[in-house]
Amino acid sequence: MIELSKAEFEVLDAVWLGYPATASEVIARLSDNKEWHEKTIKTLLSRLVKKGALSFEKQGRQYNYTPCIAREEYTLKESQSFIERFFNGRIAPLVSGFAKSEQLSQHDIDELKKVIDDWEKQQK
Amino acid sequence: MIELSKAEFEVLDAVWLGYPATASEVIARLSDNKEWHEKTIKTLLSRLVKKGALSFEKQGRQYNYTPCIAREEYTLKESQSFIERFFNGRIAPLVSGFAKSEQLSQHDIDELKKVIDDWEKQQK
DNA sequence: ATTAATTGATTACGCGTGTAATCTTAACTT
DNA sequence: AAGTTAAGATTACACGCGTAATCAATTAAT
Repeated sequence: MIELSKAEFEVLDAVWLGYPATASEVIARLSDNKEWHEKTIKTLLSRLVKKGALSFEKQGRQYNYTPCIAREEYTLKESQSFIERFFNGRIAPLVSGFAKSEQLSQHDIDELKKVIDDWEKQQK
Repeated sequence: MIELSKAEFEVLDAVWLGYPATASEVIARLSDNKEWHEKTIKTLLSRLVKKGALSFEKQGRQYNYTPCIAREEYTLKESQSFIERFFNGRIAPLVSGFAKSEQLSQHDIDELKKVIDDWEKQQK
């Protein structure tokens, strides 16, 4: 699995918002939330390319970046390893922890029910 | 929040198995699964103390280590920040990702249903 | 009482990460 | 055509982490 740092993931996330994307576009997208220097973001883009998370095509003197992996795929892998490390690979204890500490809203519960529902239909 | 590295967490996890615990006990507990050198584990214990995750009392020339935080508390915080980073703070998409990729067993589903059930009773 | 052993403390060291600054070169400007 | 930008490449640097080895001191053994 490609291992990304927190900062690298945030940059990749900005690319996932719409791609191909130039560095300037990524920088613009991130400028709302983060106080990152332009140079910092470019460094992170380079590291993402080096790690095989982004590919690019030259377009004049700019690069057009495209993710090499889907967000769902990446987050699934991360979720798996997270749940493995903290909950022995089982997902219910995580949800249960949220429930116990009142982190769940009715909306969350409804969504979870739907997920379960869909899963059961799938099994049928 | 106390920030622990992966290795630090694994050592703390071994302390949670039963405490107070001496370094030797922790080393023994970890020896089954990990190939860590004794010195490495002691370094990690020290770092956990420095970070405020473990406290200790001298007992002869050994230390008796005790966690300063509960496992549930720590994993909940970690879960929150994980879900925040990857799923905008919502838990259903995580579960949904597992479902879609066939990572869920009937057992998991049953557990999740129970969590939901308990939550709803709580609300009543 | 010395010596040996064991425990925690201190030091080590290369790699990844966050955070940029500087360098180089290709593309606009005039 | 020459100068000026601006984009990416390269370099920088301190700190955390994984992974121990060495140092110091106190207890246990003889």
